[in-house]
Amino acid sequence: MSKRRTELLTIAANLFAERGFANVTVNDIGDAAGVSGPALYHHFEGKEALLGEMLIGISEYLLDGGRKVAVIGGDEVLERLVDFHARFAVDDRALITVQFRDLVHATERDQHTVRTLQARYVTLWVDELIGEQPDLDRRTARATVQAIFGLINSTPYSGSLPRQQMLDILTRLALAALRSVPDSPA
Amino acid sequence: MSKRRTELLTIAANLFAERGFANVTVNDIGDAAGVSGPALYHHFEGKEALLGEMLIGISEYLLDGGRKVAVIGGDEVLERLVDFHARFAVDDRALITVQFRDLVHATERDQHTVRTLQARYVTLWVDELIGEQPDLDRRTARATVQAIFGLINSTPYSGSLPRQQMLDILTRLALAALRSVPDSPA
DNA sequence: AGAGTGGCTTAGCGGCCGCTAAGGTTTCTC
DNA sequence: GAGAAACCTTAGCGGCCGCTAAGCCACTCT
Repeated sequence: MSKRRTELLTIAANLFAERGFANVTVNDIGDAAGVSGPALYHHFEGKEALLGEMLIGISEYLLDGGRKVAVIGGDEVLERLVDFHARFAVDDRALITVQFRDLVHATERDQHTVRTLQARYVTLWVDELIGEQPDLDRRTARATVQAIFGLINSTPYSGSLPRQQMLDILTRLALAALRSVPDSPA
Repeated sequence: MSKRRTELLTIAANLFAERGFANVTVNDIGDAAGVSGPALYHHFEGKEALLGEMLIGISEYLLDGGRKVAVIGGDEVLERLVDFHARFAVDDRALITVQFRDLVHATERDQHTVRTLQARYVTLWVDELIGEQPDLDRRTARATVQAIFGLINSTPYSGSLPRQQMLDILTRLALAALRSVPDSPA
């Protein structure tokens, strides 16, 4: 991937996060990049394609990272998954925002790709959680993992605490929730 | 508020949740309501105004509900706040989605109103949390509350478990997280 | 020097969609 | 039954914005 492309992706991500995909024009992106609107079409097929690439990139990053953590194994995989995800949420708030808010503006095809990748990522977490708590039924585990993602992905709405402190809070909350024991094993 | 208005608001909310504000036309809303596009303008000033009313309504509902819980007092206020919020998240997933995703499409004025109401709601929670854990500093408490909201508001992404089971999971996770004790009282 | 290439420019088309205009029909009141 | 009011209709304007067309400039390589 060319340097210019990633540069444009970053610029666009920040604009999308701030104003929403639909409220950002290709001219806006161009302006922010120091070029003019249609210059974008020398790097991407269009505005939607750019968004798709961005969203797929995020999902792949998370899935790859999660797999790397899982493959190492050990008895603290969940801790390391939480840590990995929390770092992403803290360091790339703009991407979190776009992923959650603007997926609906991607093409059907890209949406499908993203959802498939996300589903794999969720499954990865679910497997680890069930590995730790074998009594958990699978659907409860899925809902739990989604809830934990919601928790960690709250960074765009939190004020700006020092980075390390934010990480500490998020990992503590997430692990406390993950380790809470169900009343009745459903 | 006229019956028709609330009806239209509900219909629009579901459409917005499914496809996103920007991907829903006034004709779509009309069609779904059994009338035709511009009929909308006899009830609302426009598409943006409709959205604004919807979002402000949500924020007011939450703030009012939270206040009612808090004013009762007792030693289980946090439990009841969690329960109240979780019920909303489970029963009105469409509204949750719209609130998070389409706020950016409301007018500046409406966005400001919504954010003010939301800030008050957060403060209400923060006060209760600090009441229970006086050692918590205020900014940590705010980040915690935002994280809990993220956790509970994950319902749109969770599959559909039985309602009561979903409520059980969310309240358990939320309370476990809320009651986890910070390593070092910052 | 000349050719190719990568990256940019401006001008402008075309489609979509929010919204308005102008008027019809039903319902209610007296 | 007349008048008003509530609610709806269709036709169509106007603006915005993604995208294309056509061509300029700078740099590299032979």
